[in-house]
Amino acid sequence: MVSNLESNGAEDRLTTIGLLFESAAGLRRLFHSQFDVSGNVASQSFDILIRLARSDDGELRMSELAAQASLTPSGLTRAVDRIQDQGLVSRRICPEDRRGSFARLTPAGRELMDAAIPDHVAHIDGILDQLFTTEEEVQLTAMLRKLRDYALEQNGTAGCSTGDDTAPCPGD
Amino acid sequence: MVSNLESNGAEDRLTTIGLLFESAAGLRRLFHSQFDVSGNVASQSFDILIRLARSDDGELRMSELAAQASLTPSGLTRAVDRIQDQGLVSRRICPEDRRGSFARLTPAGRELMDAAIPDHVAHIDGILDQLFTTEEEVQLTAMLRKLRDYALEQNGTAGCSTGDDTAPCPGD
DNA sequence: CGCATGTAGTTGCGAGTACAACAAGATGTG
DNA sequence: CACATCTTGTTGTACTCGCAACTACATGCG
Repeated sequence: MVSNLESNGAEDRLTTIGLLFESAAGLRRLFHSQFDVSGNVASQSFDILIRLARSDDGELRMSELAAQASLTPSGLTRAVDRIQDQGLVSRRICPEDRRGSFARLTPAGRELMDAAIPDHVAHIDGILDQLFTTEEEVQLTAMLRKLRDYALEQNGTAGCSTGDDTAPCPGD
Repeated sequence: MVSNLESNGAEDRLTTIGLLFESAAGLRRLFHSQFDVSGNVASQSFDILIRLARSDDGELRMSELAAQASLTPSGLTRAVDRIQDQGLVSRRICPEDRRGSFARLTPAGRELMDAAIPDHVAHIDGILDQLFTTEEEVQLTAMLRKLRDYALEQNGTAGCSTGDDTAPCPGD
């Protein structure tokens, strides 16, 4: 409406930030419609499941999972509840610290993800191949990582700050 | 967890997509805490208000606003209801098409935004100056625009597809 | 050991959102 | 003009999330 200057340096950084939100929201919906078809998992559930599937033993601590999924502990508890009701994950109490628990993929969950992830990856491949060169993609990833790390840092969520590689997943 | 290879070409595109979601979520929270201080507007409300403030006459059609804010018509109706209760916007029935209506900034709303936007812009300037060169910023904006347009297109929300410049705002 | 403090998850509650159904107006055709 | 159909926005309902309060366990200090 107002911004006729394409993104130059000083003008519309509001636009840049806005595009970040819009592209994330847009892709979220895009993936969402995908998932509802190939299974009965909501996009948020898929986001959690994919992180579990990519983790070492198919299980992660609740707190770790919450951080990765950008959810509060409360939100994650409910999310895992729902997926558990579907029989795709189970909880396992941590032996060394009995306060904590792991969310763990069940065989059914593993099976579902083994079937769903290739489609999802292919979908993403299709998008990125179409839109970006390899070099652009590398740059984009690096810049997004900077943004994420900065935000995490500023939000005080120390967590996995600068430069580390907590395998942000993609899920929905 | 699994991805030790920094973003190369073929490996972890899941990571790239994940970073997109995480950076958006992180910045959202970051801005959220900002807004709650400087006013009493929730971040979602701010997102809507800033788009109105940047529009031509401080008013936009409901449907247009919904598209810009990544909300469904339903969600926007409620959102505008809330802001209206705060006295920051009003509804104006469209004379040419009496089904439709405009959301319009009230003087109080205009005043609030005149005060709040500079802070918001300064905040964004601080982030982008710190993280990116001017050239990187241009590239980032261009790439995000591609992503957004692609997602809009695929989502069937025809709307303002490829290459046009609908002044995506930033709000939260 | 006994108690204060910190941490991991869970639950009550309020707020925000999407989906489906709907009301009201616009548009096209006979 | 009358009627079918589309479009714009609103409302009922159900779901998801975050915040604050809470339980259960762990840790540190006397």
